[in-house]
Amino acid sequence: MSQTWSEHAEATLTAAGHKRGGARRAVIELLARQECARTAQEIEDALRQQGARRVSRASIYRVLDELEQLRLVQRVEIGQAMVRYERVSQHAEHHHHLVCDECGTVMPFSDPALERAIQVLSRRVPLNVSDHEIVLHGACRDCAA
Amino acid sequence: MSQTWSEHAEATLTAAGHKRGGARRAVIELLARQECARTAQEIEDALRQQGARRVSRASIYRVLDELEQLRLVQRVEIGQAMVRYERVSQHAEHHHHLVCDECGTVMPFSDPALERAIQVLSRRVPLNVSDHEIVLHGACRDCAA
DNA sequence: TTCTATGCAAAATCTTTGCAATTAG
DNA sequence: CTAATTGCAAAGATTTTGCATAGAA
Repeated sequence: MSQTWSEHAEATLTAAGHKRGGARRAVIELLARQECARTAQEIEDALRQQGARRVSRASIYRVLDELEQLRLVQRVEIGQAMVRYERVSQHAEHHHHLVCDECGTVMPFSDPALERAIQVLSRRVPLNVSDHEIVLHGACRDCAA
Repeated sequence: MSQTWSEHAEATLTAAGHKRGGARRAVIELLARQECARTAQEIEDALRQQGARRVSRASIYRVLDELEQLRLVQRVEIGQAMVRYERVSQHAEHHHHLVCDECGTVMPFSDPALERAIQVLSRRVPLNVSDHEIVLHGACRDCAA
């Protein structure tokens, strides 16, 4: 699969009957460049700073909502009041998050052993598990120093 | 340790220089009886229905905040817009959460293997890990039926 | 009496909606 | 031309704060 996430997103949107708007494209291209989850606020600020097209807050939320419904992005709730969003990779680069409670920095991490434990556990639980989220809280290198 | 959580909480508050208010006692006693995490809204409603003393929303938030700072309760963010709070047990009955995305029900669960995986992982990560949170999403028995 | 606790109402945030104007196909 | 997209402003929802009063020690 040589398609980038942006291309995949645009294609999926078109297939779902959406037209191509400038605001949405700007949000998609920004998300494509992000390493990890971002808040709507961060997205708006980033777009403004990068001199990209200005996109209203309302549009950002609407775009994120559409993308979420098509499973192109996922919400990530990391105990920080604001909801964060990040793109869902086609290449199953499933990951979770490290959150520094001092400075608020969010970093991704992944761990096969942890995923296996989750897999096994999922069968024993009174829930038809479809997804999971793991967050480790603590102090990052900079803040712990 | 034969002290109940309520007693422990009251004692800790006193030690921290707090006086005993009726609103706070009502919130503490309610939390003591909860199996799992509750929102401020649920706490307010529960207090009203149980004919207990009426407690203003502002006080509920203030009390929860004080309790959190003293590590008597912890915030649990489960991807549902509202923050939830639950008491921190003295007996290390550490647990995590199952969330039904259909009806919103939240249930507790615990798994030693998962905890071990987290322990091991915590050493390898660029964060001084102090806490972690795991949420499994899916459909509960009732909703999956 | 003195300092904390509480309620009420206003403020602050984050997010969603209504509506009119714009734009893609 | 028709329907989706967007911006703006207003509305919603949750949480926080200011201030005056009530209450504990």
